[in-house]
Amino acid sequence: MALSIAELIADRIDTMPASERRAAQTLIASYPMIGLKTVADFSMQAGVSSPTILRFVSRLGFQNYPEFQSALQDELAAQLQSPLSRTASPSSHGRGEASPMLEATLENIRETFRHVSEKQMREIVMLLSNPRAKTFLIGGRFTDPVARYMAAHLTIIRPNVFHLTGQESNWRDQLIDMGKRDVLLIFDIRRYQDSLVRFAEKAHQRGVQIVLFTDQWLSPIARFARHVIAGRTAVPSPWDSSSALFVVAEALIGEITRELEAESARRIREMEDLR
Amino acid sequence: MALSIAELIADRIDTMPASERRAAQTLIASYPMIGLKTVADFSMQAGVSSPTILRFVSRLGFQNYPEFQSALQDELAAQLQSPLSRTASPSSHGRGEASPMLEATLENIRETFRHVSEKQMREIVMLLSNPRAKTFLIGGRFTDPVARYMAAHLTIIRPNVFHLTGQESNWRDQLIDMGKRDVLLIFDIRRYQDSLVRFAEKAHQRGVQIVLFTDQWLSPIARFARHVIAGRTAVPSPWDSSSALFVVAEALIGEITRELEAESARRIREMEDLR
DNA sequence: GAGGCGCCGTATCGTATGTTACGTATTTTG
DNA sequence: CAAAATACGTAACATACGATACGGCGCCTC
Repeated sequence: MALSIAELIADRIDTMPASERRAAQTLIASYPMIGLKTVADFSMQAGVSSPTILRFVSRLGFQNYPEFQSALQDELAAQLQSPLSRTASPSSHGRGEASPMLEATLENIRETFRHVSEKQMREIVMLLSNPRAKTFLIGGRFTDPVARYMAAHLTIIRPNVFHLTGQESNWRDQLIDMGKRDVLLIFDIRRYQDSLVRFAEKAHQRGVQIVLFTDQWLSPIARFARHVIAGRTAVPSPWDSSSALFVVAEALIGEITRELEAESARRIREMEDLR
Repeated sequence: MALSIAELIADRIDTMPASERRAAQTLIASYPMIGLKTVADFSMQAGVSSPTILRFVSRLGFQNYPEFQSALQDELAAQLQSPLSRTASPSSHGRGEASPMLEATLENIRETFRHVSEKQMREIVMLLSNPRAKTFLIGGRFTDPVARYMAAHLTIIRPNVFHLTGQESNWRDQLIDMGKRDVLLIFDIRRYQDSLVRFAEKAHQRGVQIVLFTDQWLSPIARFARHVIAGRTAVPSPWDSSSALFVVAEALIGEITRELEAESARRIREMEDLR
C-alpha cells in the first residue's frame, strides 16, 4: 500500500512554505478529523486562508479537495476494520501468533455481532418461532450449506420448515404455498446470484417476510427484506468467509430453540419414539 | 451519555418505512463511513433516493444532513482517541458484555486451533491438494452442511471431488471407486452416527485415507482416521456448536486453494468461460 | 371496490462549497 | 539595495450539494 497521508505529510512538511506548514500541523494535531470537514473549517482552524488549504492538499499530490477527503476516509475505514490492538495472546505459548486467517475470522465474527442489535435478534427469533407460519430457507452457491444447517435444526424443533433445493424452477413452484404470514430466510453473499434476487422479489410480491443473511455490502435482496444480517466476510484468503454468518445462524438456532422449548420438547420426544 | 447514532438507529429502525430502513441498514453495515460521504453517494449505495436519506436523518432527530455528519465525526473522533473503549455493545446488554453464546463460540474456535498443529494442517492440505486422488466428503445429520460447504469450494479448484449424499446404501455403492490413494473426509460429532462409523470402517478396510472432523470426545471413527481434527463444540445452548469445525474447514479451503493456485487458476478461468 | 393516507422518487431550487484569478506582501537573489 | 520570484489572502465564480415541492403509486380501511 502507498504511504499513509500522515506519513506523506511528515515527508514533505519541510519543503512547504510557512502557511501550508501550519495547515499540515493543524491536520496532524487532530488527525484526521479536521480534514473531513470543509475547506473553510479547516482554514479557520489553521488560521490560514482557504486557498492555502487547497494548495496544501495539492502539494500532497491530490487533484482536488474531495479526492483528499476520500483518501482520508479510506484510511479511516481500513483502520476501523482492523483494530490491531487486540493481539492480547500471551506470547509465552511457543507459537507467538495465531494465523492471520484465524484472527481475521474471529474479528469478523465479533464485528458482525457488534452490528446486530439485540432487538433485531429477538424479532428474527420471534419470526422464526411461529410454528404455524411456514419457514423456507435457501442460499447461494456457497452459503446454501449454512441454510441447510439451519434447516436441519429448525426441522427438529418445529413443523413447517422447508429447505428449498434443486433448480430455480423448483423454488418457484413453491411460491404458490407462500403467503403473508410466512417467512423466507435467504443467504446471499457476493457475488450475488441473480436467481436468488429474482426469487426474493417474487416472494416479496406475495407478501412473504424475508430475512436476509448477506455480507457487509448488502445483497440487492436487502431491498425486499424485513430483516438484514450483514456479516463480515473479508479474510486473507482467496475466498470470502461465511464463518460469521454461520455463527449468527447458530446463535439464532439456540435462541429459537429456547423460545420454543415447551412445545419442542414434546415434539422431540415424539420423534425419538418414532425411531 | 447521549446515545450513539448506531444505538439510535437500532432503537428506531422498526418505526421506519421500508426505504428508510434500507438506508439504516446500509449505514449500519459499513458504519459509519458511508454516512460521511455525500447524500448522493449514500443514496446510491443504499439504492434509494436522496430525499429518503434526508428523511432518514431527519427521523433520527437531526435538523439537516451536515449536522448528522458532524455527529458521526464527533463519535468517530471520540472512538479514535480512546482505542480501548470501543463502544463494544450497541446491544445494551446491561452488563456491558457480549452474549455468552458469542464468547463461548469465540473461545471454542481459539481453543480448537490451539490444539491443531501446523504440521497437521499442512499434511491435511497436502492430502487434499492432490487432484489425482479422489476426495469424498460426507457428514452427519448436522455436520453434513459443513461437508457440503467444503465440497462446494473444492469442486471449483480441483477435479475428483465428490460429496456423498442420499441414503447409506448409496454411499456404499461409491466404495467400489475408492482406493488407497483416495481420501475420505468425514464430519461426525455427537451423537455419533452408526451409519457413518460403519461406512468409515469399510472405507478404511479398502485402504482409503480418512480425515476426521469431530468433537473433543472423538467419534469412534478416530480409530480409522489418518488425521483427526477435534473441535470444541460446547456452548450455552441446547445444541452443540459446529462453528469451530466450520472455521477450520474454511482455513483448510484457503490453504488448499493457495496450494493449488497455479493449477486451479486455469481451471477457474475455463469454468467461467463455460458459463 | 372506492376512498384516503402515507411512502417514495422526480425535478427544481437556493446555497454553501471548492476553485480560480489577481493583486499585495514578503522573501530571496544578484 | 534593487529587482524578481514566491507566498498568501481577497474576492469573484461555477459547480455540485443539500433541501423542498409535487405527483404518482401502493396499501390499508371501511
